[in-house]
Amino acid sequence: MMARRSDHSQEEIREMAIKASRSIIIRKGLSALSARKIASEIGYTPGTLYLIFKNQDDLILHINAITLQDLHKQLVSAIKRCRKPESCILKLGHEYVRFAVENRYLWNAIFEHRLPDGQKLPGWFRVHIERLYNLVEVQLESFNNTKRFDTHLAATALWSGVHGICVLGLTDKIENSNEKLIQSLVDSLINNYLAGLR
Amino acid sequence: MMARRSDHSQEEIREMAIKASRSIIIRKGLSALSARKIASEIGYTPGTLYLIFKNQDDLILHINAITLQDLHKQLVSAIKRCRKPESCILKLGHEYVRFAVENRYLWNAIFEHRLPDGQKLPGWFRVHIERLYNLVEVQLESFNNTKRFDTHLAATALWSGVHGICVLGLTDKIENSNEKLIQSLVDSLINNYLAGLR
DNA sequence: ACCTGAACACCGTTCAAGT
DNA sequence: ACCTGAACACCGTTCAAGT
Repeated sequence: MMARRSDHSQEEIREMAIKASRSIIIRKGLSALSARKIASEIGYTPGTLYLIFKNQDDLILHINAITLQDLHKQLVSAIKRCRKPESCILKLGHEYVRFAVENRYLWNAIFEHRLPDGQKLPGWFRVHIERLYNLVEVQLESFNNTKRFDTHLAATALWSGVHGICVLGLTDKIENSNEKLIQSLVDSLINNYLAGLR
Repeated sequence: MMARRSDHSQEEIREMAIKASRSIIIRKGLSALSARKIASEIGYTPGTLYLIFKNQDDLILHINAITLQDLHKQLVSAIKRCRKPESCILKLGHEYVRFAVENRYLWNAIFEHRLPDGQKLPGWFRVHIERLYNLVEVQLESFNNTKRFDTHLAATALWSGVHGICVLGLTDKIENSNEKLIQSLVDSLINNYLAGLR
């Protein structure tokens, strides 16, 4: 049994590879992922993966895109019953923390992964990031404020800030960090930022 | 020429190893660092490094501690002539961004590096992080406010937020990111957070 | 006592060769 | 056409052996 197996279509192998990769990341983290492990889990050899993905970075970007989609979905459904933009943004922050904690390794993989040197993120990937910022921006637009302000800038600043708290909290860089403390920090950041915006 | 060279003391080898490591990180980033490269740059074999450092994580933590010390020094000198806490905190934010941009790879190494699984950061390392948060906390304590608030929580939230903007800005996760934009985002976060705190 | 050199168990990626 | 298997150029880490 060598070469030309056609047990599965390329599309099937692709899905098997992504599924196996996600499972490895969930269990052991991104650093435990390797082409050899993925291949052995799906019953193919490492070389096969390079017929389907450009390289490991390409594969990881596709996995991270799925995680970003899942996150987006969770965030959207979390604010379904929200009325005031303030409480919407707070809910978004809470849900972001909850998702990161619950899917720690998948979420971590998004930010642990770095493209080589000056390589830019591909546009199809960046779209997934922008959709997240957009959830906040939409709320800021309907924010009942007297002053004019740049909602895009504000959404980027606030949401990056929330993310920063999450990263440092979940990578042991904040003392005695736990989900409850992280939530308090996020609350503090959002509440005061929004109050300042008024 | 094998074994028992004693060309250098252990202390000298240690310093040579750290110097060489920093130079590799500055030139090529943390991912280009390897025991074999460090060893070859200082004229020893990889095994020698394990007489001096527990493992690669230990070595990287020592390098990152130096970077955190440098950063702390820069921040302290940046606010020497500051009077009002508001402008102090803004200056701290600016200087943080400037340092991260100027020392991109060294700064990145601090956050790119992850200890395995559930391993906690050693206390001697965490001290360096806390000293940074403390710079902000001190300013918040002398903040001219009527309301009472938890200055430790506020310092952690605000500074983690500033850091988040930096990370996303410098890892291409914010659109059209450049130093000027990052500074505007940091300004926005600090100004509005402080205004909200009042 | 100090350091080496080789070994072990891994990597990502490529590509000639097999079916 | 599809996939393999082996190769290339790397890893971190350990430790018997040499001086």
